[in-house]
Amino acid sequence: MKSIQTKDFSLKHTLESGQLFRYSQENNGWRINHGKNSFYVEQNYDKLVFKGIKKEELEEFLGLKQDFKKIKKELSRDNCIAGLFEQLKGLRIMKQEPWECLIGFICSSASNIPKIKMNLNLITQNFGRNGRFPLIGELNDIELLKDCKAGFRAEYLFKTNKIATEEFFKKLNDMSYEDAKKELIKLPGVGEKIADCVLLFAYNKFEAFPVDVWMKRVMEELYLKKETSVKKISEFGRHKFGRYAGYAQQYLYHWRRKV
DNA sequence: GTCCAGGGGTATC
DNA sequence: GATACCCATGGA
Repeated sequence: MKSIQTKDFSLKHTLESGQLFRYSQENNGWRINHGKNSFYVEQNYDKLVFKGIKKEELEEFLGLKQDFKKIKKELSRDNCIAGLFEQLKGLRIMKQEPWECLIGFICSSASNIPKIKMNLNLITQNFGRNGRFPLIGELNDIELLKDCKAGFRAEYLFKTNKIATEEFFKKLNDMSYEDAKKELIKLPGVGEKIADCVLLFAYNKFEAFPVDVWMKRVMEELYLKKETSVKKISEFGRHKFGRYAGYAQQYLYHWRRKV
């Protein structure tokens, strides 16, 4: 087993914050399945011990190369967020494969995390090859998608699978947050919320501020103090927290769901 | 703005 | 174990 020394990182908080779906506990650590990879990681204090993935790739995936100090410092100007950085020490935003991330969040609409996990595991079983997540273009059977318990989302998955290409995902890298979001929203089953999740979790465009029912609740409780539309909360969040708004969002979301 | 589209989770009895 | 309501929503 290989190892990495980390600082300000919690594998548990990171994995359990609802960003990623195909992971499970194994021995004293976690089995993570993502894209073409299946690997094992465990954390002993500041040391990560792992196998099945290259060190560089794991560091990128877990967000270990981010300037976390700077992110924490900037967001801690807000007292609530400063407190959450202490309470949920080491929660980071990962960098996922765009395709799997997109499919996961299309499944997420009006659903819940255990069910999304089930959908993705079934999709991997039914369309992937030996435990590997299916490639772009391989979700080409509407009936089989329905067998993955995707329900009304099966059609979105089927259509998006036909439109998306490797180049489509590649070009979003070089685009601004706003432009990339416009492109993603063109896909069937992708609105503002899902586009924001993909931009945040797969492209690390930290301005993205996804607002679901939990975020609506926590923002109304802590900041707005009154009923506010999702659209206004999203604008408020980006304006209030600035270039790292998505990070603030992830702490607020995880905290509100846990407590 | 309202309504509807799987189906598992969760609370309550 | 039945039942009712909820949900990392988008689209008509």
